[in-house]
Amino acid sequence: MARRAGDGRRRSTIREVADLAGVSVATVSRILTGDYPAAPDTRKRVLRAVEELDYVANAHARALAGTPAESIAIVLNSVISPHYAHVAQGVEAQTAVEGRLCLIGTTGGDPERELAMVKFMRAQHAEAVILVGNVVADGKYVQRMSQYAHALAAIGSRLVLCGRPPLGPDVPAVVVEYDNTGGAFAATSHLLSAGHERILCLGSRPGYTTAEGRVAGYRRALAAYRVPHDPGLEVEGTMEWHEGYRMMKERLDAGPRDFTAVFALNDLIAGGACRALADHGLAVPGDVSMVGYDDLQPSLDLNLTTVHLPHEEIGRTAVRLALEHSTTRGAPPHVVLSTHLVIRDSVRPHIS
Amino acid sequence: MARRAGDGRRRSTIREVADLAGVSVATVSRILTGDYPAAPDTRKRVLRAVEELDYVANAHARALAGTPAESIAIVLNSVISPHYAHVAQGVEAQTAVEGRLCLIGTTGGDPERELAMVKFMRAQHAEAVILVGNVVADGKYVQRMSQYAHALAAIGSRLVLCGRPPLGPDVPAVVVEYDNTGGAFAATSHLLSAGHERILCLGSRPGYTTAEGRVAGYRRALAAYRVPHDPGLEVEGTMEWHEGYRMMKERLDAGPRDFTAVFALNDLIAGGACRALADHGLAVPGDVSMVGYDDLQPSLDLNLTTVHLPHEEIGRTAVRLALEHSTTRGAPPHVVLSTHLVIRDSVRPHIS
DNA sequence: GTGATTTCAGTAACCGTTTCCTGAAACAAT
DNA sequence: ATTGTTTCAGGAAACGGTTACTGAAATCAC
Repeated sequence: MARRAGDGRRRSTIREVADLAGVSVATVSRILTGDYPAAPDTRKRVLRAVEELDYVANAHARALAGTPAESIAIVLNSVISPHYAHVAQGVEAQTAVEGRLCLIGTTGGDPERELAMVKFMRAQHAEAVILVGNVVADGKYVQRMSQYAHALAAIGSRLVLCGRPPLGPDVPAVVVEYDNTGGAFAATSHLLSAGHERILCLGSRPGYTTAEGRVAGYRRALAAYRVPHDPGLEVEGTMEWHEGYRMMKERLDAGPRDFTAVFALNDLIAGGACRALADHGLAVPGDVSMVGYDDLQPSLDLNLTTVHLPHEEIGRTAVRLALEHSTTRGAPPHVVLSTHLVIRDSVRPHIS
Repeated sequence: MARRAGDGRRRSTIREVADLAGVSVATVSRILTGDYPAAPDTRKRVLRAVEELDYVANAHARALAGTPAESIAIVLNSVISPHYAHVAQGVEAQTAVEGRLCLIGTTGGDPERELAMVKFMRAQHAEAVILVGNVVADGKYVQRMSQYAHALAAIGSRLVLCGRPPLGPDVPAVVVEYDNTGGAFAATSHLLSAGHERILCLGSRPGYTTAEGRVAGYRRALAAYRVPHDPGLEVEGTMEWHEGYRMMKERLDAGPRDFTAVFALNDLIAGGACRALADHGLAVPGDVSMVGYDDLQPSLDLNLTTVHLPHEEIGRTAVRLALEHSTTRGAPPHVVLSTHLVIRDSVRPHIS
């Protein structure tokens, strides 16, 4: 009777396979890795031994011996944010397609942990480290990223920035962005063309690149429509449901409503804002029009007109570019993925 | 002037550090890894050299040389499902706390890819492989899992099943479940105690353990309240938004409404069902009462009464148990995490 | 039947660490 | 001054693979 797989106490090595098959380790290795012209009989014996011992080659030993790393690392703030989750999914999918392993790490937005993660991934010899997410792009940030990029480049790996601004011409980092300003311009224009002029902008946050880009689009649209820009309509907050709720609630509690439409910087904010409006007896779109950003789960439940982002495509593109760029010498690619408006039913014309 | 980090073309090795510091590699290794009683001067020179060369030890070589693996693998259907995302977040968080690295892989629900993933993770010497998610638990499944469990156990790793049923007493797998039946019982009871008797159950799916557990709780509650069980009220579908929409739409299109309340097997289904109801001019909770399951994002937007699951806690517990169990010999642990109902505003009393 | 060529498989060096074992100073005790 | 302890650091053998090089047998051309 054949030994049951896994009976052995210890992991089986290539040596044991070789002994069982009656060949040398070199032969086993060659048969398993490449297309080696082995005698049919030998090959059969080796494969049988592998089967018998349930042998799986030690990835560490293999990596040490020269076989390229075959792993891609993704580092993000958090996995539970739907946007990041989609990006992660895209990365994982493409990684699998390319036959690589996907390492994942989260930072909670802490630069300290980000540094630790990059180091960790470097130690793992990841072929690429993909950093995704909104960030404060100050001088210290740029310096830190440049250091990462150079350190990774030095060992033949590379840094990919996903949804973050580029660092400069001489920093070896691939950049995959999406057009925040363009999307926000489209969203705001949609409200403006429906006759709205007092448009509340929820989720502004100076310093954070994503928010800044979207606010810029909002302002540009106002300017294009020659509607005066009232800074009082831009409300600061993070991109979370509860913040959306808070911002809207505080606004409504503070005094008479001075807006007819809302541009939420993402769908979560939109969701929270909708709830706060409902609490005050205001309906969307009956009383207030609303546009969101991201086209994620909440927008289905809310029937929200929103800006669609190619979330998974971003992740896939990041992996693809990183791997392509590893072969071609030259300036690292920088792509900007475009967005488009998805019309549902959260905007009504405003009759002034 | 100090060399800029990353100037070197090749990754620096421990040998280069040793040479630069004027000591042997053994000394560098000892200073870097453990608490070695080195002469203060020596230690300083080594640390300076490390700094200078921006040296990071090769994790593969380190793993080969005996240092334990220090990585935990999580394998799931998809990262974009909010529930899985939360579990993944919990796993990642706990993994980081324990100073380990987190490997991630998705299967898209394909057993073939699951097998490949487990093999992959085994090759990486993951300390534990955490399998999470709903699954068809037939004989073939049990056999496959047993094989995984034994293969992993043989190399000192272990299998953790998360949200999946246990396999049997002699299979070395840690199990972390949550109480599907209990939660569904509570949810359904809530509706029953509000006077509802015709309760639509959306998302049943024979064979799938999670769905089956929840449906079982639904039925048990009906029995407890001595309400006749009408199989026609159980609608089959997967746990997605669009399926929720489809199920409800088809039901409403088919004829007069024959239910007053809905128990959705998860929040996504609830969301889709709400939209379909709204399309037919029916309001929740005005016309129809609804209870969901999961307490994820949609339930905030919908103001949905739902069953709360300790999503992240599940992931954290999985990692904790796996690591604890690695030291203690004995039967692998099996824990069942409990759930509780979160009351919001999607249920109204039914006056018959 | 001999020499040239091809086929297949073994030997051994190497990848970058860790760690056991050993040994040289330095210091303390007699 | 000699011996016995420490204290610190080096040499070298693993760890489990890959691969260049080498060589023996088998095939072929003549």
